[in-house]
Amino acid sequence: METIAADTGRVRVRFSPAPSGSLHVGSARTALFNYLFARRHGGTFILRIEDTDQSRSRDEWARAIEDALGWLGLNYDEGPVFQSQRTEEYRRAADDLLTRGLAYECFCTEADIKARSATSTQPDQTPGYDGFCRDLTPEHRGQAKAAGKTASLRFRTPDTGVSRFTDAIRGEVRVEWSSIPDFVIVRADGNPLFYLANAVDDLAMEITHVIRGEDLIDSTHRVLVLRAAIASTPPPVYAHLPLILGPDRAKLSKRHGAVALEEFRSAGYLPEAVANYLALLGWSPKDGREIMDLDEVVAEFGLDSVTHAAAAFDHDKLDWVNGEWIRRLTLGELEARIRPLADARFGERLDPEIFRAALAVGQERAVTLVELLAQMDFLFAGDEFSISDEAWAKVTGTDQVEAVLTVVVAHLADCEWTIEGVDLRSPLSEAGFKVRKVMPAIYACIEGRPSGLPLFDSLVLLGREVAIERVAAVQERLAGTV
RNA sequence: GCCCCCAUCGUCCAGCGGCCCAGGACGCCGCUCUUUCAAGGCGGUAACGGGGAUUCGAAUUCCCCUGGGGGCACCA
Repeated sequence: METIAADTGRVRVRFSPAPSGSLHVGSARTALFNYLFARRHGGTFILRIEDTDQSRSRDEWARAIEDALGWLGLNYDEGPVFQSQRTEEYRRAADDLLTRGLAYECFCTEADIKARSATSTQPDQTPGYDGFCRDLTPEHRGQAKAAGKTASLRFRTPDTGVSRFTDAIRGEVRVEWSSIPDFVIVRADGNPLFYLANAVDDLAMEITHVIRGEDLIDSTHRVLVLRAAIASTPPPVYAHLPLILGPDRAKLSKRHGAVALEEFRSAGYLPEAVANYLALLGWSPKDGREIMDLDEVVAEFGLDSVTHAAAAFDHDKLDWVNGEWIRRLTLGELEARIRPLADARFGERLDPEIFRAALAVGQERAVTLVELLAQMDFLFAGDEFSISDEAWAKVTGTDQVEAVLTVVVAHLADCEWTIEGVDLRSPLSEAGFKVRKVMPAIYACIEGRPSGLPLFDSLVLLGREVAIERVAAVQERLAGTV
């Protein structure tokens, strides 16, 4: 039977995560590439939740994954399809395979298998299954069941020959069947396993291209042989993406910092930037552009230009991309994006007017939204304003600070309260101070940190009264110290 | 242990037999701009893992080694 997909040549891809945790950047990249491919070819992008393992799956994780995809801007056209609701489909396929002798009941427990391999004459052999129940007679099976044993279902893999498939980005991949043991397709409790559900669903959903991580490359042979046993429909094209490693080229983990998409979000990264960076990890446009939005990437995306080697996640480069994106937003867009984070950080103390103005001066220097907010702490800290040790060192490390601050207070007390009026350069140099030398100390008094928003803009936003108070507080502290 | 995939600057990529004593980006280092720190501008540092083979000619093709990653679950 020809499928609609085959008839029209329509591309249908799916992102199929297991809801056993929030969306990991590696999975996000896989989702992204599926999305890009679908959009590039006017195809359909489907979300399928692979939750056949009851013990590891949780609804809240499925929701978290959907949220993360939405945040990234990867909207799907179909789904989510939950495999846990399609158990009957898998069971029917499994029964058929059993009936046809392509699969068999296995009564071995994990402990049985482990025990046998431990006493094997050839220790350290392949950790897989040894085929113990492969040719059990009906009598044996009857005895096992009578003894109360439950059976899992194993697929009988070929003993000889080679399994091969052509990977869209790696070319032909081949492996000897002898290295692939009979594998379980239905658990003893009746629930299907990944291989089965995967084969059945890709068939049922008429998936044309399977784009996933390279960690699944070896499982392809199993899914393919299973699929062929279930139906004669031509298999989809497989494309295995290079994995994303940590900066040290080891498996990317929490140890390397943020790994869940949600963490990047709360750390102040823009979805455009994360998607942009992820697209560049393993792919690049012909002209070498770096900063691109999703549509621009879609316009040029192709599996043939995907890299083969695993890539190390580079936080520095992500930071740069994020900064570029922050600068690309209009002030209004930036404000809309950062507002939730700002409310969480400053609450009632946030003054919308001042906030917007501060945003304007901070936009051109920010790396992340959170970092941008941190630069505004001095504006909305209220009574909790304090000077960091690092900043205080700038104060005490400046020659004649007291005299400098006296000049500062004098000027701030009766200058015009505008960017120009608040300019301390003239009064300072007229008093004989080197502006560049003395600036850090003044900066520290006002903003409490060694770096951040430009001083004169900051003074204007802070207001004359508070500004003078802060300098005065430092003068008192210095007097008390001396 | 066995199997699979991969291999260009510190990192991400370009390169698909001559245009390459290898190009771009991040980082890093200078310089510049400058009211702190950034951002910006300019410049610099830095790589084809090793050995064979094919060829008039290899970063580019083939083989071996080495190295890195992944897999070998009643996880996906």
